[in-house]
Amino acid sequence: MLISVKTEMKLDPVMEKLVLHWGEMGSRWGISRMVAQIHALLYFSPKPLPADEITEALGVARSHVSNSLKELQTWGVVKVVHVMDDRREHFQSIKDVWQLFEILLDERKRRELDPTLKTLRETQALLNDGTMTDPHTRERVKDMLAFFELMDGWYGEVRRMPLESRVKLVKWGTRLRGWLS
Amino acid sequence: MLISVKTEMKLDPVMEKLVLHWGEMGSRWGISRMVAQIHALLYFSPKPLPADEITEALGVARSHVSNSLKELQTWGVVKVVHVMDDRREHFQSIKDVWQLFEILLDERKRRELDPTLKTLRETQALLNDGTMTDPHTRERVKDMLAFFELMDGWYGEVRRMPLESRVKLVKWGTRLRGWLS
DNA sequence: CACAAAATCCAGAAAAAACAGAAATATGAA
DNA sequence: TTCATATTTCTGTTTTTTCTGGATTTTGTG
Repeated sequence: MLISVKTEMKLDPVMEKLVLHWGEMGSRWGISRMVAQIHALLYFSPKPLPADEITEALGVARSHVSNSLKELQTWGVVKVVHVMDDRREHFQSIKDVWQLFEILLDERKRRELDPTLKTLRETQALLNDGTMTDPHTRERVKDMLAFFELMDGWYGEVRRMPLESRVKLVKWGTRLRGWLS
Repeated sequence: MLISVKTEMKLDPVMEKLVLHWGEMGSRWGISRMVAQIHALLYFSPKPLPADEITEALGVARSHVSNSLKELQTWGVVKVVHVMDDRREHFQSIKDVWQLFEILLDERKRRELDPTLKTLRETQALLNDGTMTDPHTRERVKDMLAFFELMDGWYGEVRRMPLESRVKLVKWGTRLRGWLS
């Protein structure tokens, strides 16, 4: 992995560090580098930014910024804001960390779990229709499906809880341990 | 995304469906397609397979299979087994779903969370050393760091629990809700 | 030890993803 | 409505990742 700083950004060093890091992590988070960098910029920035300034700050093509912003808006983590005496659209990120990761997790579940759950269910149906498949394979499908169903159910359950409960769940790590035994 | 079935596999249709799906999901899971396909093959297969047969089943270069197997072994999800009267190494996947996802999650935490936690700590230190950074940015760093610390702690906590407790935690979705309020 | 089979390394080809820049379109103020 | 500015779409280029095939090394067997 190459860490290239093509045009050095004229940003607060702290900001720059964060933006670069977010960008590097992007690929690991299943997000393109640019999208991740823009999000970092908007999240940590004190004020909403117009596309131009993002282009300038990151030193990339205007069009690319446009596309990336659209993606962020689709996910709902970035909103359009209007600033007095400025015709341009300004963008700002959701600031609440919990809300942010809620969106992120939902998205990941949708992309990484749901399709597999679907496939496993289809496979299970196939097996019930009596294909000649090895018993061991059948067993593995059963196990895997059960696991995914369980996780899916749990996620739904936790997801429906009020935010405060979820916060408690995480903050009460130690108490949890006692309660479970 | 192109779904190419270059050489059709001579596999049980159920197996083929699973292998192809695993492959497609691989990229979303942060795993290369080949690695994911091989893992599916070994996980669902009734018996350990030698590299040759994997090569043949998936229709890819022998060397690539070798590299992918090495990666799977590094993670610890695939082990080498020896079969009587066969000089070749045979490979088999861990079969326990919980153990499997434990490894997977640990790996993802290591790659997706830990580096950011580190960066945020460094950033925090930088801020304490008195850089001229906007108060809003400082606040966002604080929030984000607090969130990551919390999650990191929680993961450690849950991770240290005995497996049965973790299973309970997931199975008791509904009870959990009551306990938290 | 020798030799054959298996496994791996490595350089480069192929495929996929990210990105640039110009052309086209849309938007709002006068 | 017109004009200037802001935004998006589209096509081609660059970069990154995945994969191939032969060369090399390792491993087990007689």
